[in-house]
Amino acid sequence: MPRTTEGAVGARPTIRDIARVAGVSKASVSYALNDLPGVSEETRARIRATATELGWRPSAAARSLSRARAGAVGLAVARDVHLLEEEPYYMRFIAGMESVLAREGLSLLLSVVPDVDAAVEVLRDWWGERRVDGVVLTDLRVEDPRVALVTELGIPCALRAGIDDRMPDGAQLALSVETERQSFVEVVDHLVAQGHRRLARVAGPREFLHTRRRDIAWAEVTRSALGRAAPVVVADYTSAGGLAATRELLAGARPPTAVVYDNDVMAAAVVAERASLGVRVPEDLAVVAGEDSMLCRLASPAISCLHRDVVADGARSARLLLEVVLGRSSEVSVTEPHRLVVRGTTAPGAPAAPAAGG
Amino acid sequence: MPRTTEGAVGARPTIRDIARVAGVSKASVSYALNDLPGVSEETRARIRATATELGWRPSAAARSLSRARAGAVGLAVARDVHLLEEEPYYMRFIAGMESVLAREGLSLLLSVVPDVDAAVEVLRDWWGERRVDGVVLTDLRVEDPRVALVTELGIPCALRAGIDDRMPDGAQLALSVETERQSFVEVVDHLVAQGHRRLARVAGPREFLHTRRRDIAWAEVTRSALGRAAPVVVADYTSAGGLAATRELLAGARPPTAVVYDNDVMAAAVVAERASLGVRVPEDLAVVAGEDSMLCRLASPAISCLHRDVVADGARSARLLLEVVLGRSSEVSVTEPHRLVVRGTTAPGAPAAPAAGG
DNA sequence: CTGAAAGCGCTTACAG
DNA sequence: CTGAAAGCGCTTACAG
Repeated sequence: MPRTTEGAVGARPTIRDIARVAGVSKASVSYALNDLPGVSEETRARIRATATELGWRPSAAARSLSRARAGAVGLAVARDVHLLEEEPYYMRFIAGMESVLAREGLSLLLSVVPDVDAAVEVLRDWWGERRVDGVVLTDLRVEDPRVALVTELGIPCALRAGIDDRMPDGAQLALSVETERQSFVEVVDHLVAQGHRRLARVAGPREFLHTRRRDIAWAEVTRSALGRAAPVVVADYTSAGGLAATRELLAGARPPTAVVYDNDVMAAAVVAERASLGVRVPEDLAVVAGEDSMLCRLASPAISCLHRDVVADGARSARLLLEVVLGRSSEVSVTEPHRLVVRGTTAPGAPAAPAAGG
Repeated sequence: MPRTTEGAVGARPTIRDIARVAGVSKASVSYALNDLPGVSEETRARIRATATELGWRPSAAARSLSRARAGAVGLAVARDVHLLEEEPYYMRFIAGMESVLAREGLSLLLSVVPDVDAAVEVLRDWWGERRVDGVVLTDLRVEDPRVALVTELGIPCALRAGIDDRMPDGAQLALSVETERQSFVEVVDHLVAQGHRRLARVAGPREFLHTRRRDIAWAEVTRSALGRAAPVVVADYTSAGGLAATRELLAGARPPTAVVYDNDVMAAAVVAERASLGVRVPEDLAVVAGEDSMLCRLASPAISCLHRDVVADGARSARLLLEVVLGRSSEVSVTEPHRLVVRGTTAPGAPAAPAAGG
């Protein structure tokens, strides 16, 4: 093995070094290394060998400057840090994105900020400073200022939305189309088949676009199955909020025998506190969580839920974003619906919960 | 308000535009906008006003190229995606990092890959392409190839390690010093005070440096408290692994009355499956989790654990990294130890678990 | 097929 | 205090 200069700390070679060593011009090096025509195969091979030998890597900044492309995309998560604790979701979503981005040599910029206004500032910085070629938005709010921003600035963007959610025209948007209806049909069918007639739902905050979609889908599906729309109480995704909403429902004139929760934390809190709520699960109250997690799997009884492939969702979002950034084809993709996973909280015949304290 | 050109999609102004509008040279613009001497206050004010009016932001690529600094740091998480699902940890760590980085105008590059070898490749790319000025490493392994890499290439790096963990000389390392001993002293004291004499620990994989530190600390602390080192069974952080290890311990000649788990998932699995394990918690078996999470809080009984401020850890790591990158002072910081949080799995007097099924 | 040259948007000595 | 110029490391027409 020839001795390389690679070991010298901080001494990173440039195409200039390669050109000198290989005895060609910088331009030829660039052509050779980018697989462009303009160099003979022999020269190309020599240049490639030299580049490898020197341990050359393209400078992202230089490339970005001359190509007018950042070589990176951004994900600005807008969520309070206390709710994040309850969100194993994102790392898997990011792992999915990564699997697509890595193939294209793109980096991922991540920002975690408490609210959408802070996220708007981050996006404005990223775009203004040309740090990203596009962004992925999650947890869309109703009238989301981030959507207004990416539209105004023309930032390529991937997001998940319902087919009926109105998105601004002219924006560089790639949509993953979500459908909550199909998921609710599965859930409601399952519960009705078990004899439930008094259903209810504990929703997440109304500021989220997906909450609004679920509101509409829930009303339609329950009306269709039961003759009238089943009630909804709004909560805030926290265990305290989920418990309060459940108490409210149970204290009503027609207490539900089955409740569907918009996330896993609220459902898990209710299952954990079933004694203080004065119900048996699932005998008195069936419970379904809107998201799957360890929380659902390790609860006693384990919690029936709507499960989705989060890694695949991340990969899809990244793929869609790249299509917009690179000006490719489609730009709309239909997300796979949540899949109902039946566990102990809706199946009386399922393994019984361990006896308390023994 | 004067009409700006900001609205024109894609038309992002440069210092050249500012120079033209303000009637000065590009150099003056640069000096003015970077708060450097060389321009009169009057000119500086005019240039600033023009920059604001045009909606100018510095091009990260151009700045990076001329300053030879990326303006970003990287975090390469090396963990299997299935274990990630059980890791709400990282998003909070990142939020903590962000709070420090944002102040300095630095971006965060994130990569989530399955193992350390893949992480090494990511780091090599980031550094070779000058995408980052430094990196934060987490979940250090024994003989971690990432540490070898950052040493070899001279990459500024922040990581958490024990005071006895040998780190290579000459590296640009900023250390957060961890001590597991103090945490174990608290746990063991607590358990012994409740009459426990037969303790055991279910450890995480031995490949992790922190597992090795815990092994040493556990042996010392239990020997000191009980006269001999309490047993350890190695598991893999998963619920199945935690259950298997616990079965092994319970089937032994001297089954433990209290078990300390290296993470939350294994502890939660054991609490959930206590019936099938044939024990009451905490009467027959006290349980302590090595990390806090919703899983611990929502278990029945709620799980006693070692709790830490993950957001603060993230902020500390970012701060230390910046010191190395900017060539500032210290570079060593002592991490706050985990704090013991006593809940139902170690306190017989605590609120009883809800009765099974109601 | 090959090379000299301009340009991307900044920074920074260096003369005036 | 101010401006012309070179340079950071690439890409890309444009002549040879």
